[in-house]
Amino acid sequence: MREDTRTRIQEIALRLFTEQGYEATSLREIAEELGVTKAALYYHFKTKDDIVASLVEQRLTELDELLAWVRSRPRSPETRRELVERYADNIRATRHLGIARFLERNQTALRDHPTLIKIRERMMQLTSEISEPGAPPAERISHSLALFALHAGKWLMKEGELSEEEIHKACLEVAYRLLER
Amino acid sequence: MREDTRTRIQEIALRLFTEQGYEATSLREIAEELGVTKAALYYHFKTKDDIVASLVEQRLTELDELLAWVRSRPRSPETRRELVERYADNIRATRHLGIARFLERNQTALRDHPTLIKIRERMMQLTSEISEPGAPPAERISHSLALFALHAGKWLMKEGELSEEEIHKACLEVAYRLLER
DNA sequence: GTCTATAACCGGATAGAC
DNA sequence: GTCTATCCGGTTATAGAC
Repeated sequence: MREDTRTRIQEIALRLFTEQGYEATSLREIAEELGVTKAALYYHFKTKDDIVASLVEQRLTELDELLAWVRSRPRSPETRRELVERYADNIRATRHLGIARFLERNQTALRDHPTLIKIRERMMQLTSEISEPGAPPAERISHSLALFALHAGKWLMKEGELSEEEIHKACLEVAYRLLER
Repeated sequence: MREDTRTRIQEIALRLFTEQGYEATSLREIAEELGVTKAALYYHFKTKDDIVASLVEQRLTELDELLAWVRSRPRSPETRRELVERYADNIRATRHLGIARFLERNQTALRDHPTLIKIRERMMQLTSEISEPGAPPAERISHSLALFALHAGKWLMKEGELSEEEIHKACLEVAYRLLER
């Protein structure tokens, strides 16, 4: 059962943008791999930026939800642990794992993209919700780092002898520890 | 006392590459800001890549030295603590702080640059030296993360009410803690 | 929904004068 | 050491046929 063209464009773009970077990937490459011409892409997306927008809008929504959730709860150790858990599940879900990697690797190239600006903003807000406002600096950095530890495992353990699942559990363990104290 | 042109090109390029990204920065922009024409740059550097090479070669040397040092010592908790301390001092030295930020932000765009490939390689080797080969995954991730914690502080505490020095000390504290256990 | 053709432009890079 | 002038190729994007 054939996927529609729009979805296939998104898949190819996501892969190339992640592997080579946004700027280094031309619409011609995307079109070529899809087996159509460059011009055909313009039927589906207004601009190159628009392809990015379509990829990351869902991720923004998820972060908004996560942020709303954490704000609906008391600032407590339990909330923080559950936030880490939810965030870990979120970036693990197959659909968004690719998006997360794409975002990690194109921060600079897409620094002016409206949706990306909002996503960065939400991440900053999330890291501020994960600490007490008056906490000492080291504690705040430590807590914030907990979220990034969940991303770090994948590219730290690179050509690993470890399974996906082992890395995931190890990252969670490190993240929880960063929340203590 | 006027700096020589070569040095000024490096300064401007470093700033623009860091702010906008390597690909988004054209030689025309660099030349314009310097007050010369694009063609004039080619007297000082063979290619755009060459400007990058001139910026990062010193950093590669430093990492090589750090790696040689850590390998000359026993794999012990003391060595690891001192490595973290040395690494922290290294990325704090004003000359290289800018280079470190440039490297962080252009990983994807410069994924094929020979010097950058070597730098990544050294970082991986450094993270492998900082753990016992047989250590459990969570410990290895935790130790590796210690080095990255030193980078993280700066962009986590963004529009900070904290001084440079406070952030530095807080980052070190978090890094040391990541080495324990 | 996809095509061809093309506009309009900008990128890195080079040749050769001064 | 810097200039002008130019080449060549690639880029996004549009117009209009099918």
